[in-house]
Amino acid sequence: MSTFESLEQRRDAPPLALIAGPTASGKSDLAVRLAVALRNRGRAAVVINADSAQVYADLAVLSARPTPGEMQGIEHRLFGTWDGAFACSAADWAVQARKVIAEVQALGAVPVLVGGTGLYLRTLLDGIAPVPAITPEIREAARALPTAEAYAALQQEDPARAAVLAPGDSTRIARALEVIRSTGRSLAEWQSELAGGIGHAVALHTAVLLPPREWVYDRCNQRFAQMLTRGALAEVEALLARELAPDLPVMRAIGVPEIAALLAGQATHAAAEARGAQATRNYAKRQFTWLRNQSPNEWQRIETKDYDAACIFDTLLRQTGLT
RNA sequence: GCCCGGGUAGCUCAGUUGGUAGAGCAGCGGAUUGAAAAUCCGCGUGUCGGUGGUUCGAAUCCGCCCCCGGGCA
Repeated sequence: MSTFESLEQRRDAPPLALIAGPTASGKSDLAVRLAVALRNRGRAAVVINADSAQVYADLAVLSARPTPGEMQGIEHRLFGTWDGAFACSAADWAVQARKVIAEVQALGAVPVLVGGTGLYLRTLLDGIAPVPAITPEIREAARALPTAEAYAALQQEDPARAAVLAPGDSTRIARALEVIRSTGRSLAEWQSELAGGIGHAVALHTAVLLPPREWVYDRCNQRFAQMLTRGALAEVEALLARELAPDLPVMRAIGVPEIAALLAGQATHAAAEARGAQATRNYAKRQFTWLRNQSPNEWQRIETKDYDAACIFDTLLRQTGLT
């Protein structure tokens, strides 16, 4: 997976902090505390979003985007920068993240990546298959096919890829199909190459937050309830007024379908709250699995709920003090 | 007190003419290469309310008891 660089090679590489954790784990708060600690040592730090929902302008409340108060004067980048009318892919995000990281580093500041979207982080650090842009009509056609038909088509057109995918995995089947049709090359072949990763060029200081499950679930419940009293309904109302395509990521973000049902009178407030909280918990569980099994073993894992920024990023802070 | 309907997996419920029980959800585990807050895969022993009985065999039939709804008094 990610290439190990020797310590010597990394010695001169600019530091980059990375905080990954499930939803409602308090990672944004830890990021700000780290940035403040760095600032107190005379080193500027910029928090950079690595979450696939916080990226959208339309989702401030529902994506739990940090408020100005929570940011404590620390600069935050890539939060709410995409218009919900456009889907932000992992590669799209990585391109912007690379740019922002370079800018931050050019100023001598430490980029602090925070997020729960493992694929985004992996794409940024390891790179991703350099598949060219898909012809829009081909994409549309591939996604419009019923899963069973798409799978049958894939078995014909790209049997190797079809063999690895579950017949019900609609998203990946559509992706594989659009790639073979648009590029004439199997996704499996494309995936043998990785391009664009910056992991080799930075001195990574990591923290993977894996706090007690029950504690996280509890916070998921509380958080969704709070969102409802802090403007989530108005946010969804405004989003619905845009009449965007229902398959866009913004429209499928946790809470949007649930609150849309409430606004349409198809669900009670209590039901919408219960479903939203449930969806949040289900998501947190998937993140736990991803982070536990997909993040590199050398990334530091924190399994408590009391994060001590100074302790977790001890090395980074010490180095900063010296330079 | 009487009548009716229920009491089966954490929750909601299925269980055909009796052959010792199964779905969805939850929960847990896993996958994860351009929609990833997406998408998908796997995991079901539970005093079938209790207790007596009928039967080779009872969640299923019968008696009694307990509990929860609703109705009549």
